[in-house]
Amino acid sequence: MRHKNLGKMQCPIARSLERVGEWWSILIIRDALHGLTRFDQFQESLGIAPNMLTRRLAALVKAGMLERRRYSDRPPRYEYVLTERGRDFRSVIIAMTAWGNRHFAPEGASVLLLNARTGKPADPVFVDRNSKRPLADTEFLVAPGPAASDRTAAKLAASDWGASRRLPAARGIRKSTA
Amino acid sequence: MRHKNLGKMQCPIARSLERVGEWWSILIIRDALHGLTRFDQFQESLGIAPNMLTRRLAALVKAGMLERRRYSDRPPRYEYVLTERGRDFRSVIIAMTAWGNRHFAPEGASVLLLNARTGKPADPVFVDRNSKRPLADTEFLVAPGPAASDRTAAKLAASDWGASRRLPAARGIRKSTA
DNA sequence: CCAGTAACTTGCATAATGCAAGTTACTGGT
DNA sequence: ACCAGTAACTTGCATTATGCAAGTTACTGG
Repeated sequence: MRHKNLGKMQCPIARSLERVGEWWSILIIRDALHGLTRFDQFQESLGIAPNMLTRRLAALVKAGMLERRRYSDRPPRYEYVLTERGRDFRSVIIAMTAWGNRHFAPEGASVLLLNARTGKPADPVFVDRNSKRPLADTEFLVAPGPAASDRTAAKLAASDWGASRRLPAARGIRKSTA
Repeated sequence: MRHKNLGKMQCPIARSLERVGEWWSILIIRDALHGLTRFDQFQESLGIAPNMLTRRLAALVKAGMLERRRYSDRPPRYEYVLTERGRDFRSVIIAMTAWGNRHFAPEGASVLLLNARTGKPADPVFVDRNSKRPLADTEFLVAPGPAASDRTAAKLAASDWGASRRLPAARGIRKSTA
């Protein structure tokens, strides 16, 4: 079934899901970040059906997440290595790992992120690169960006994320269509 | 089709995907974080078929992401509000937003995260809460946690994320099964 | 030269999804 | 009291994706 629009949506989340929203995609990227590159490594790790894996890998290559690279000529063999875009996805993986550990690991975490120097578990929090302030603070809010359509702007105008005051940078709202 | 195991996996990512891995789930949570609570608000915002929305909302309630709460007795009407767990998912949404903006917004961002004081766009990066160091540094690595099985530990032992040295905290590897 | 294996691809039954239409239970106007 | 309008779902059916088993191609090792 046509998986609905998504690609045409303006939302960065929707566009992200276009690329990695399929069931296995995120787990494949997780494994790729863990250093796996070969078809059979992924298959072994995930217990995924080979045809599914073929499709998902092809989709990830098409989405620019992985690069398919020949590592043997006779027989032709390929490996799948993360692109810059794929490696950049690491922050999403970190966020999901932290969230998963907080909420779905009653028996204790089975995957930790460690600080290699201290050997202590790292506790990942988002900060603004410039102000260094944690994004959990109420002083952050979403706003329509320069490329926002009227509809997107109208939706975000009603947003609840942070304060919903009007801000200098939060322009683009012209009329309410939603 | 039974969407494979996932729940039985130890990986926090897999467990997270169990709850929010369905196509629409993340977009619904995004909208909930934007302040939407009613069935028809979600439907309007997403353009989702009502039966799909019914299922996804029910699944999210069951997963403990949303709470279904009656706001009218005659006629019985319900609204869906985020639980603590659902609100905590915000960091994942932030990560995806940032990643999506970086890679799939050639015409410029349409959704921004703003610092409400300066009015400037925020650039979210992960840091370790304790050391305050960005997690992009090579000094961070994944390791099996206290609850890791042999198989999980073996997989992570070969990991490539950071250095793959053995660390005091990274115990649990007894034999290699993978 | 033949068995064994890595790395896929193909086919088919089955299960999930999207859409349109139907249902239930009000509210508001006359 | 009656009828249109609307919110919030649910049902049914055609379409599409998934998982599994089996097949294919191309080596390698003895």
